[in-house]
Amino acid sequence: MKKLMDEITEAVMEAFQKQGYDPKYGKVTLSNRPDLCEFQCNGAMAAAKEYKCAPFVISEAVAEGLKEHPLFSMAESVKPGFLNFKVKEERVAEYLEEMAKDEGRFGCEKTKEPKTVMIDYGGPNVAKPLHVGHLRSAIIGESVKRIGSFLGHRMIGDVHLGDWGLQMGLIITELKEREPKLLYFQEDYEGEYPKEAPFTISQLEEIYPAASAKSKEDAAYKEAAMQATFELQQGRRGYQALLAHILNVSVTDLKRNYENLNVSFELWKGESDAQPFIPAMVEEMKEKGFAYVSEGALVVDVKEETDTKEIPPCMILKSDGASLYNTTDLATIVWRMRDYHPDEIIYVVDKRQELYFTQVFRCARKTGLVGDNTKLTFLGFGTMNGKDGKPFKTREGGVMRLEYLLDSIDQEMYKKISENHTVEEEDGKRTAKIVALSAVKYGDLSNQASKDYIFDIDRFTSFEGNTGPYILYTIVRMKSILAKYHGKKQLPEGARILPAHSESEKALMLLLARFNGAMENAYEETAPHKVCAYVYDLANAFNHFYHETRIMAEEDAMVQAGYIRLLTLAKGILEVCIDVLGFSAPEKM
RNA sequence: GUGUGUGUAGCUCAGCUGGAUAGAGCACUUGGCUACGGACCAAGGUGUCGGGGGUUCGAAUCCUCUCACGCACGCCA
Repeated sequence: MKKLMDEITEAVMEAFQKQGYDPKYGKVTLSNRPDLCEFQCNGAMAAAKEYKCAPFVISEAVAEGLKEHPLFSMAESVKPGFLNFKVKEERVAEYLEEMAKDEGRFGCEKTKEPKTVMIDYGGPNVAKPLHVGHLRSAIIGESVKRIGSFLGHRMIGDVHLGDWGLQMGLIITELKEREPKLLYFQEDYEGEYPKEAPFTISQLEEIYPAASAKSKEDAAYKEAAMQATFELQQGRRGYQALLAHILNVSVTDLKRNYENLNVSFELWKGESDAQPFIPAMVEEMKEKGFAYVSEGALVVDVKEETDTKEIPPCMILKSDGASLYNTTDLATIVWRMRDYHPDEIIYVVDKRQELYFTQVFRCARKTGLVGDNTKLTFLGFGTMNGKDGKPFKTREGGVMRLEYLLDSIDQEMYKKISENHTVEEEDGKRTAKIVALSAVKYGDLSNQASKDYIFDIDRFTSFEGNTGPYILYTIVRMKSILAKYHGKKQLPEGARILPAHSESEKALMLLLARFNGAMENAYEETAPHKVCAYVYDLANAFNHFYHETRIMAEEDAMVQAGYIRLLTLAKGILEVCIDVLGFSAPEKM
C-alpha cells in the first residue's frame, strides 16, 4: 500500500506545480505542532529563495489550490509560510480498513528488490558460557534480522562461533592431565571413538578457565597447549574427535541459551570453518601483489587518500606465519561469498572494533574478495553499563553469566506478578519469563544501538513508562476486550472501521496509518529503536483512546463493530512490531 | 599525539537530512476506582540543548574554535 504520507505529499507537490513552482518543495512531514495540524509542509519558505518573493505568497497560493482537495479537511497557510493540513476522517478510515484487510502485513508491502543479507551476530565462544557481553549482539542482531525478513529480504543469521585457536589446545591439555588414559590420547589407537563426550558442559566450563589460568603461570603447560593446538590443526585423529565433542556439547548448550532469548541462527558456522580457505586466499593476495612483508608480518595496505587519519595496514599473517583474527574473518568472507553471494553482510559487533573492521572491509574489497555489489556494514553497539555507569559486573567484580542475569530478572518479574495477582505458580512463572524477556529486550532496543546504555533492572521491569511490560500490558488489555466481545457476539455484516468520533480516536488512527513507513524506515536505518518508539507512541495513543471510549457499552452496533475492527488492527500491528523486536505477549499477565 | 564518539529537565533517554512554544518516561504534586484489566488515565512545574563564535529569514540540528569524559590506534579477539 502506498504510504498515507506519500499520498499527501503527492497532492501537495501537485499543488506547487499547478501554481508554477517546483514540485520538490511539496515535501510533507509529520506536524510538530499537533495542536495546529496533523501534517505540515515547510517548502514554501525554501522556495521563497528561488523565486525571490515572500514565502507567504507561495504558501497562500498553494493552500488556496488545495482548499477543495478531497484528501484534506483543512489546508491552510500560516504566518511566515507554513502549510498546515488535516486529513479527512473518511479517508483515514478507508485507509485503515484497507490495512485491516491486509492481514499479517497491514499495508506494509514486501520489497520489490529482495536482497540476500548475511548477518553476523552472537559471536559466542565454545566451552565458555554466554555472559552479559553477548547480550546486545544477540538482541540487536536478531531484531535487525527480523525487521529485514518482514520486509521481504532473505536474511541469514550466522552465529560465528569462536571455536579456533589456543583455547582448544588448552582444553585438550587440561583433559589429558586429568584423564591421561582416555582413548583420545593414545596415539596408536585406530578404532572408533565413543559417541558420548567424556565431559559435561559444566565440566567443560570449569576446565577451560582452569587451563587458561595454569597456562599463564606455567610456561611448560602453555607450551604443551600450543603443541596440542598445532597437532589438532594438523589433523591428529584423537584431538579431532575431542574437538567434535567439545563443539557438540557447547553448541547444544548455546542453543538452549539462545532459545531462552528467543534468538535463533540459520547458520552455526565458526572460525574453524574458515580455516580451509586461508592458504589459497593468502597465496592469491601474495600473487596479485596486494600482500607484502612489513616488520616481519604479511600485510595489505588499506590506506586511502581521503583518510583524515592513519589507517594501519591489515595484517594477514603474523611474523611467525600464523593466522590471526583478520585472517579468519577474511576467509569467512570467502566462503560467505562463495556459498551465498550476499548483497550485504552486516556485522553486529562491539563498536570498539570499528577500526579493525574498516581494515578488514577495505582489504576484502581491495583484494577482490567482495565485489562492488556487496555492501559490508559495521553495526557497532555500545557497552551495557550498570547503574553506576560503569560496565556491568557482578557484585564481586567479575563477568556475569547471562543465565544468572536472566534468572534474576525472571524472579523479579515473578515477584511483581504474584504481588498483583493470585496466580498459580507454574502459570505465573511462565508469564514472568515472557514479560521478563520483553523487559530486557525492550530496555536494550529502545536505546540507539551505537550508544552505551544503563541496564537498570528496576526501570526495565517496571510496568509504567517506556518499557516492555507496559507494551505487553497494553496488548493483553486489547486481547481481553476482544475476547469479551467475540465471546458474546459476532461482527455484524458490513462492519468496518468508521471515521473517527473523537480526537483521541483520530490520533490513534493516524498513528496506525504510519505503520508501513515506520517499519521501512527502521530497516533503512537498521534502527530497531525506531520500532520501539513507534510501538510506544501507539500504545500511548491506544490507552488514551481506550480511556475515553466505552467500547463494550456502545449501543450502536455498527459503531461498536468499528471500534472492534480498529482494536483488532491495533493489536495486530503491535504484535507484528514486538515480534520483529524479538518478543511476544502472553494471554494474561 | 592522531582519530572518533558522547555531552539535551534531578535521573534515564528521544529529537540531530535546519523550521512555529526543545519532547517522553521516572521521580515530585494533584485529581479520577459503581474497574470494557486503575499494572491505567488526566492535570501541573522544571531546561545557559557543555561553552564561545559563525552561516541563515530561522540552529539542539550545519560550519568553526573550545572544555569535559569515553573509546580506538600492526603481530589479542
